[in-house]
Amino acid sequence: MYSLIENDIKKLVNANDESLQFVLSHFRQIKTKRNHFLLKEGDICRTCYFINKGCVQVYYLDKNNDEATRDFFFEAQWMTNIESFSKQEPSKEFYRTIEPTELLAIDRDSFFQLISKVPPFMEAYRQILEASYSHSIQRINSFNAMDALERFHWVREYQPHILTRLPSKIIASYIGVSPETLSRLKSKLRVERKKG
Amino acid sequence: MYSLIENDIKKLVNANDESLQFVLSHFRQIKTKRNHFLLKEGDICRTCYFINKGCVQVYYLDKNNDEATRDFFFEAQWMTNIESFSKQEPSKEFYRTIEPTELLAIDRDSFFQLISKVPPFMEAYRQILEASYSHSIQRINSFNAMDALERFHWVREYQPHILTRLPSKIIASYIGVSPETLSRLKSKLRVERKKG
DNA sequence: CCAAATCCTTGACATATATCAAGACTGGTG
DNA sequence: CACCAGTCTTGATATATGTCAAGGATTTGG
Repeated sequence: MYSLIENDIKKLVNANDESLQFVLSHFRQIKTKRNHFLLKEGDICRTCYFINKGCVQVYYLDKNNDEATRDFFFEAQWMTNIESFSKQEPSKEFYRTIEPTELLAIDRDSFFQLISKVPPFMEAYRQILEASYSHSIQRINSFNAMDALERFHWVREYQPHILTRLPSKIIASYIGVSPETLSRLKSKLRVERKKG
Repeated sequence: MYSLIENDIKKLVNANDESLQFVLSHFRQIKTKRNHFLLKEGDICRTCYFINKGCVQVYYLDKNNDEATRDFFFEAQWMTNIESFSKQEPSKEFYRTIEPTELLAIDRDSFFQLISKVPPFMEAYRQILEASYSHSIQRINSFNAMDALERFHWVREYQPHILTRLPSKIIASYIGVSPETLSRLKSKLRVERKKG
């Protein structure tokens, strides 16, 4: 139950076994079916998650009530709605499992106690924040000035598991095109592959 | 010289005067003309900045060598290329002043010494990271599922100083449209305003 | 304060992507 | 195992935005 998260923390920081076990003891396990909402628009986020198995889609509803996917989270990833979690403001996003999912969860109060009491945990959190922030910047840059085909290539290069593991409709909402356009892109690529 | 940054840190954390002065003593002042590059693509970022006066544009070059602007930084904002600064990898972005600009600068080594030695500074950094990450998420969500006009409205609502202070060409590269399209949007809005 | 460079606007046209519609396919559930 | 809801594909058409071009306005630096 704790092996993935233990590895992950050890990869980030040096922590003695005692403080590591102390940290881990604050996490509880949660198992969900697919299509389970961990957080909805308007909720206050009080939990930080580490994913042991499964997949979560983070999205919001645009003005036509279509889903616009910002990100996905898979095994061995940390996940929370940072804005709502840190400032206790209502979430603007939905967090929903796409597969049956197993999570480790820590409440906000415990979390902030840990980062103030256990320096290596603060250090790990800092690194996770920096990496998450970097990742979102890459997403902005990669998607803002690319057309649909380039965005598709970008996902195939840097996040290929998204293309193999998730339904096309959801992939389309991540790439920022209609399902029809994504379908045509793929069909075009198939034809070009036959020719080449 | 230090009054803006002092206020900013005090707003975030409680720090006694001694540690605050200790922190501030690690910053040096930099004054630049407009169109000065603080960081170029390929450079390793070794500095974190606090802006006292002026404005910096962060952009990268797309495949046609057009500028795509990710963000702007103004007075009383913290700024660094987080990916390059934290991992010492080459920057993918350019940082260029748009106006004559005055900055406070701290080197990476000093910075990391401070966050490990001065807990309130670590705490301030954590809050800045969380806020910056939140901001980039809002940018992703606001721009990904909006058309050009909606993005323009969004900027007018949440970052109006961008529209009044910066040249249209640069605004267009932030909104993600060609200068011609932005010009037509504005002209359309002027007409509608006359009618209404 | 002037000249040169840059920027802004507008028109005509090209292109990418969305929308609507309909049929084929698929997988989860009773 | 079969059915049904949901998904995927493909075509026809509509729309938003890009590109190219040129003249007018504005800004910058000497």
